[in-house]
Amino acid sequence: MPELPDVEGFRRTLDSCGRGRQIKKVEVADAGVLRGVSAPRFARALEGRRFVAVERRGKWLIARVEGGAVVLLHFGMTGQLLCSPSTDPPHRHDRVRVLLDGGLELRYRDQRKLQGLRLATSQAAAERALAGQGPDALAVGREYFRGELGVRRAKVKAVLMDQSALAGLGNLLADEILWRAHLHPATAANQLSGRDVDRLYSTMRQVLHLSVRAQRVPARRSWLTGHREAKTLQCPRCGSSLLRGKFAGRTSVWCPYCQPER
DNA sequence: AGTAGATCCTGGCGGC
DNA sequence: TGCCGCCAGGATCTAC
Repeated sequence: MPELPDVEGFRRTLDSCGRGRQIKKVEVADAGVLRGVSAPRFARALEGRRFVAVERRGKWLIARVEGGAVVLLHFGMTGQLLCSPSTDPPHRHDRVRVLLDGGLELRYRDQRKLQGLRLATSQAAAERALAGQGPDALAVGREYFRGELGVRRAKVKAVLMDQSALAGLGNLLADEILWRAHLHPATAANQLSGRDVDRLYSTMRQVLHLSVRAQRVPARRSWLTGHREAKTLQCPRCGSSLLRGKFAGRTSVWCPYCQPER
């Protein structure tokens, strides 16, 4: 689930629910989601303090806490961040609960625990932890995008999903963007023409803006995403049968007519 | 440099 | 109904 648009939604949740409120208590139901930090140390760093700022970079959510600590959240494939009244019964996948002043709590809910929460003790440490992340896909300029794709021989889909090149795009977004830009996912990035790259860039921005507004990749009929789970896969644009295959280890869906191989 | 494969986890689904 | 393998919108590491 969580790609850039979803995480942007979680950022808003944390910002509106948590920022400025004092953290009363941190309850770790499953320490398996804490990375590089014990539950007691994690709780100690947060309790009694406030979240002072909330940012996002790619698929990472970054929450600054009074006193200099920074919480880094990644949602893997199944993670979510929710804001609920403390009286709501916990869900069995609520791994960490952050009880706030005023009766609300933040919940890190995750079925698969493929990623999790990290604690950086300073701004500098947080920067180091995110050093491998490229610029956010929404913040990246056309020139940078051209440069990055121009030098890569890998498949364009692999480059779009490479978080060190461009942070925030996942499998669904990559498929959607390539479908709308009429590009086959296995095309070598450096084989794309200047026009292709420009179209890809504009398409990426459009898809991201629409998705951020919906806080997810919208599964509408007019979007490729709305069709990938159907039994008979049909291109919403031309009606051709969609193809399904693996690139860069991930399932891809594409239209052989709209996105011819070259 | 690029990619396939295994790995970290859990759960839903289809097939037998 | 039960068991099994496969699959899932992520990321990292190893081996070619």
